Amino acid sequence: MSHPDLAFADHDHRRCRAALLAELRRAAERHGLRLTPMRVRVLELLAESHRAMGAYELLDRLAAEGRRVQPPAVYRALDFLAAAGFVHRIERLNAYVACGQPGAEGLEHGASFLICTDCRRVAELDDGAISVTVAQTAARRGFAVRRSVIEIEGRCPRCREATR
Amino acid sequence: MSHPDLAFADHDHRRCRAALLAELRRAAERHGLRLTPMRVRVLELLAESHRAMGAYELLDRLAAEGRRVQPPAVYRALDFLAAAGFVHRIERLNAYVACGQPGAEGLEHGASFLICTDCRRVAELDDGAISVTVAQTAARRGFAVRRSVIEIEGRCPRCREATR
DNA sequence: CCGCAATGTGTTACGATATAACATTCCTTC
DNA sequence: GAAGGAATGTTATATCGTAACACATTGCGG
Repeated sequence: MSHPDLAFADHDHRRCRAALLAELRRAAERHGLRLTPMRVRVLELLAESHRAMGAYELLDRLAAEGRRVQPPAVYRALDFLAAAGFVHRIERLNAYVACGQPGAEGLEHGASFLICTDCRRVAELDDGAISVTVAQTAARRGFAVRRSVIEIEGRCPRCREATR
Repeated sequence: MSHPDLAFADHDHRRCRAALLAELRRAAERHGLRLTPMRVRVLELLAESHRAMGAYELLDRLAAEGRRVQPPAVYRALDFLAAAGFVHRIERLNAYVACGQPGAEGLEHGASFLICTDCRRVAELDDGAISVTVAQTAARRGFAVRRSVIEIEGRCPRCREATR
């Protein structure tokens, strides 16, 4: 226990990106998904930071790379990636983040996130305790859960350390 | 246990409204808050339904009553009511809902909500189990929680019953 | 190889949500 | 009743997201 969350710890983002893209290619292979440059590039941009990025921020980056892109193009890429489980939407931020554990089943209906308000990085909680508690609580009320949004804002270990 | 959630059960909304307004007046008295017609009316509109309502939906209702209202007026009233703990924002819906237990401390930093996707009614969970689990999970990662958004979408008992 | 159908993208325009900035009014207090 | 702060009115605009339709690309069956 007590291992630092990958997303918050200092590490080489290129590895994350590479791993995530490899996973994406594998998934595409298996499920007959179409990997277009747009989709790949959007996931890369998200994977390079563990930050949540707004659609228009992605749009700006793509524009800076020379692509002339309109909002629908970005949203379509995000929709595709989200449906495939490689990107999550963070409701609280109206923003999007690359998935930490793509392919981890049982999380589709609602993973949990730690959002650092200082560095804006986002870590995904694989911890099942929360979803179990949520499911139990809802069930006790006769409520049938379809999806749950669990987004916890605060300060990550690194930013707390930095201020101390 | 197993008592139906008030918000989902059939009941007289006028009572909710009256109780909530009484509470608001008491709070205003105690803390020197200013209760203006705008603020009161917005809370009434929200309390009359247990549904989440968008700012522009509220705006339309107010307009229908003859008030000529611009968006900032509504948002300011909502901000005031939220700060006082009488209204919560539902991130998932970009909408607002009257608080079920105003004055209940320890929920300011993040209550939990059950959102019925059929009737769009929202119930507030006073259940502490979720927030405790969340706090523990975050603490284990060295994360300092400031606020948590917990919004569970699904179908409420009544709507499940209705379909059966 | 060719043409068709499906899928993805480009483009324009717009809808929905939210706020900045400044003028005005109202309310309290002295 | 004048001063000062709080609330509201008003205008304009920022930000986030999507509908609708034209065009391009891809993969496949003939």
